[in-house]
Amino acid sequence: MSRTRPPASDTPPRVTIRDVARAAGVSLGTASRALNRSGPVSEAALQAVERAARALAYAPDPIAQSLRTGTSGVVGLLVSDLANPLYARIITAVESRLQREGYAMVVGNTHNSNAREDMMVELFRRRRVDGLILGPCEVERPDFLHQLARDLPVVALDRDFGEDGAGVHVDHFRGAFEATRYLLDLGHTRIALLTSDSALRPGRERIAGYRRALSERGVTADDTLVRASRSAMDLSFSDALALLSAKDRPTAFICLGTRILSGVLQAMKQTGLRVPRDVSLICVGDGDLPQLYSPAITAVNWDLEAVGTAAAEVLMGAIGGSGATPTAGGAADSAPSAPREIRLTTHVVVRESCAPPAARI
Amino acid sequence: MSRTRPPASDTPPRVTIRDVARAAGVSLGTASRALNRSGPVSEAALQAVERAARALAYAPDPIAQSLRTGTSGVVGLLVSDLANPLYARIITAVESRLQREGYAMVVGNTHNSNAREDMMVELFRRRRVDGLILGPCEVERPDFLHQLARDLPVVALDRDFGEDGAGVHVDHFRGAFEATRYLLDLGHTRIALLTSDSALRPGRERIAGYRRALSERGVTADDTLVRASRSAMDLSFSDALALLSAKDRPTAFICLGTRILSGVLQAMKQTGLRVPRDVSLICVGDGDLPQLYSPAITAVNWDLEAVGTAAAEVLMGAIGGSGATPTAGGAADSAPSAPREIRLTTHVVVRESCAPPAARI
DNA sequence: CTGTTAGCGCCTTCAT
DNA sequence: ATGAAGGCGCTAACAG
Repeated sequence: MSRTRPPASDTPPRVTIRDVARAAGVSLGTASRALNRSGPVSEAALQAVERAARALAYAPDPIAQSLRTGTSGVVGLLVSDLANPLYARIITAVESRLQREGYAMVVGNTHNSNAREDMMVELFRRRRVDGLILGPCEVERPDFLHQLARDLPVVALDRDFGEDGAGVHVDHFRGAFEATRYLLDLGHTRIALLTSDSALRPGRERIAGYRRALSERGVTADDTLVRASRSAMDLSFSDALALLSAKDRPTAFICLGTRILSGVLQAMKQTGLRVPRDVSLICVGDGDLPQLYSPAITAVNWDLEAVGTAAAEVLMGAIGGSGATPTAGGAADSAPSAPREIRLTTHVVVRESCAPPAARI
Repeated sequence: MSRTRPPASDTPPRVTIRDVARAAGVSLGTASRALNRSGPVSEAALQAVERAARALAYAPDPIAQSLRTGTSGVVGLLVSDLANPLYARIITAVESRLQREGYAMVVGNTHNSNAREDMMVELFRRRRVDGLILGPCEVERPDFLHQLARDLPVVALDRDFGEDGAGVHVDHFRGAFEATRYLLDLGHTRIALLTSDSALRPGRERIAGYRRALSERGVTADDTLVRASRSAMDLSFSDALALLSAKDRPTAFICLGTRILSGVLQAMKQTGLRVPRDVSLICVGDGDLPQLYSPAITAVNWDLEAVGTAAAEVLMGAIGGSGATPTAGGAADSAPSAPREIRLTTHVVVRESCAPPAARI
């Protein structure tokens, strides 16, 4: 672990605040106060400093600032699977919002492992990130988040958090509830639910919503119809296959995400069953595949950009409340207390993949 | 822009190298040399320092290290669209490889704008990233990359670079060439090519490959069949619609990416044309949609993980060559000169979307 | 082989 | 209102 400054090749020497001070004919301290407006400075000095800074194209060194202040202007984002299109879109939105405020974003992939999550959180903390956005990972650990939030702004994404925390939650309960009721209204009673992982909030909520819809209609739930695989496509494929080959197979499927949808579609293909004639299908989480498949697949949708934007904003609120801002935002602090939780709603996008169940012979 | 250390709430005071030195009963310099193996240290001292470090759970402060050494252990990754599934998978691979070596990754979205790219590069440089990975963006600027690479390791992704640079390239020429020839062999002669942007290397290469295949078979190219829209789905939709409504419509389409494929599929739906009976289809860039669509869509595929891994490795090679390594890797420097360019090949995955052209009446 | 010293660039008391 | 000085944590020269 040798860390040596590269041979200082031909790069022009950095212009420091010293140079600015010298050029402006003031002392280093005055230059700093002028640049940061962090203390009394005469009008004349201020002008001189600003002029000099502009002339020299001075930009403060974020590393030095970090060492001195303990803040970094960087926020960390950890999700279980960076390649998941749903996360990819959230990340984009977070990045946009953060970038506007002058923050940089470091990302990490936990591969759905708590150990990795711990490791990366620790790494990010060492690097003095000003805040953290954490997606669901392996199992809920509200205590862990609680602990973390005691000395670092943390925003949970679809994940339970302790009292001190903040988060943005999608109403998956409602999504599953309405999807199920929609199928019930069509006449289905044997509805299979293939979701990710019941240990995680989204999975839990979805199962709860599904059960509630069933019980409200007086349909007794058949637990063999609920499969919480680990989101792997091949698993959902075999799950679906097994379900479809049973004698009293389900007449409808609710699948979480395009991954699982993929597995189910493959299983359909293999068994020769058709959508929606033989089986109705709803996909939770919209995307290219459900939209363009023939027949187009009815989906439970929510605003992914809003999730990302909200997460970034809640986080920045929390940071502003307990730390500093890296770039001079426009307005002064407006809201005295920033929101600590944001709930986003879901809605069912009806397309062509659902029909009344065929009369079984 | 006030940057103040947060009120030092209840977090335990950081343990510094000073504490380690004190605990080990040696001086600060010796502790540093021992920890970094960067100078002569007696066996006894080394042991003592390591024991103390472990006992105190000492971890060096990356910020302080950065300030001192000019390196950061962070690499920046800039692409035109973080939400693009292709990039998302590349990013995942890059992150994995980087993480193993102790690097962190900051990402940025250029939204395909050179201005934004300039801005973010500048920001990343200020933050002292040890290297940069840059995807295609708006227009090629080999001179820009060349300039950049003079004082910072840069790896170009599917993008031309100057002499000093490094890059990983996918052989899109070959992909388009083979896709086109496959269709020609099936009997097609009117083949439409819908690609992203001819100003960028992938687009250029694809068009060239397409033309070459045509000319090799003595088929004269009809330039009205080549559309280089801006990758927007609605554009490719109307392009496809126009193409399909023409009297001598193409009998086959090669579409770049699932976005454009989406547009074409919608157009097909609207015109009532069927795949592959009326029109054959090849998608460049594989994914859920082509795999699972009915009929499954023949695609030009390449190894996205390999792209990311290669990019990370080339970059780390370049960094090692001109800088330092953030974490003590296992082996000593092996190859004296790291590879500066990696080419990855493409292959056609034949599925069900192509057939001989129907005899026109 | 070891201890001491001098900064990296910046912000912030503390005296003027 | 300003200048001087201390120090964030670390590494790399320099004496011993």
